[in-house]
Amino acid sequence: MIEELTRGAAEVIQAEELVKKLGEGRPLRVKVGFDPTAPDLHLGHTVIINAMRRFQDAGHVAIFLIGDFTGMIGDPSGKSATRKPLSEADIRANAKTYADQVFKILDRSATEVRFNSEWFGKMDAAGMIRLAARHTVARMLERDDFEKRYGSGQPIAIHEFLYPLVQGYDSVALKADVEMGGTDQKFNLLVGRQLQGQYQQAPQVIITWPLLEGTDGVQKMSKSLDNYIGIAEPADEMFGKLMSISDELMWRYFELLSFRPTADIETLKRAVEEGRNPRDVKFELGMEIVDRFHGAGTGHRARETFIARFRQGEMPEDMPEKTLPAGDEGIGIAAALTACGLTASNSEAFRMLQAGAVRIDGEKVSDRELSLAAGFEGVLQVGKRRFARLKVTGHSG
RNA sequence: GGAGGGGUACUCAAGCGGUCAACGAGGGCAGACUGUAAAUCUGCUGGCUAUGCCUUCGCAGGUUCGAAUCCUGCCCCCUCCA
Repeated sequence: MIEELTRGAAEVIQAEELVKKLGEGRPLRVKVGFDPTAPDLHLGHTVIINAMRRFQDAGHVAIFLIGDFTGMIGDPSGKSATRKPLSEADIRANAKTYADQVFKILDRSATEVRFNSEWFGKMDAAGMIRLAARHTVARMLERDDFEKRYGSGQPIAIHEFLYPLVQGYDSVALKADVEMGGTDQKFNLLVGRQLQGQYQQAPQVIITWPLLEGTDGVQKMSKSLDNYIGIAEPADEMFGKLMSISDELMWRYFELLSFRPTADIETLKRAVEEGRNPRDVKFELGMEIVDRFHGAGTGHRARETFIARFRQGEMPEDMPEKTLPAGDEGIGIAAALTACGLTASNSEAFRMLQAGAVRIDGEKVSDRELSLAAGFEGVLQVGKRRFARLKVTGHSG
């Protein structure tokens, strides 16, 4: 039980407490805080959401906490860059976007969506000071980045000390039994645990989750590194990206992204060791995840498309179509590729031609002087993935 | 306020008067091999009306036949001293 709930987790504080709480036979309140700024989720973000779902499936309540009040402070974790405060309308809009995405995984009926302005909006200065009285500077300075900055004479603004307190107080207000977060949140989560003690509550169990590696298998998944798989991506795209991860990384994804029981995954692993093609196991992973975000059955379709296109070398069903007018001499191949958006510039088009990456209707083309006459109709291709259907008309005007 | 060091293409980083569209590494793209894998090997990695031309080395000027390289001013970053 606890093994499934914490599969792939970085750390559980304290595991015995969790066992005890689970043994009480009541629904536990499992809190996860979300920042209201970045509502575009990718698979990396879903690791924690999946964990919430596993708790729900075991009969517990997931609390989806939106830190609208906290957003005004700015989490000092990581960078020193100050965050812009968000308007209330922005926050509502982001929250809705969040919910739409998140309920593809979570069970709506077992989820509480809360905003921490609920209680902090009402708290006055005296209340805030009383809250601040519950924690000491020495303990705050235990935190890595505070310690470093303090030690090296870098400024630490007072409000940065308040952030962990505020986040911790959320746990008090919500009477959380468990709080989960990324490994970078460990300190903040611990403050919540400690504060609950101050308010005569049983301290929450903390479960931290690792950052998921991106498709490159090395760096954490992030949009800016372009190694991400967005949960709103089209099914075929999502499936294709999943197929391109390394065999090793596939197991990591199974662990953190799949809802298959651990025993099943072990069975698959053994099968591969005994000679089953890892590709086919990767198909299983791809289908499960595509189904989750696009609906049952879509994963199967994505797999069929994938096989047709890449194993059997067929052209994709739909591709951008373009009609271009020809000059007297027709239209140059390079210009055509660029006009279709297959290459960024004519220079790049020439490079692709030279590299042997260009095909017309499946036939390799390398003649940079080639021109397409009026009346031409066919499929242009650059590399394995870029296609466009082109029609060349006669003189324009 | 004083003294030094530095800003080069997506990133890191050479170059310090011509042979520089600019070494090298990473990343990216493409080719081979495959399972669209991964690993490996190879090529490419400013633009154009294309064997030539145009624009790029923090910004603006200047010296010179010729500047990323020298000079002047400005902006920004880092280190040390006060």
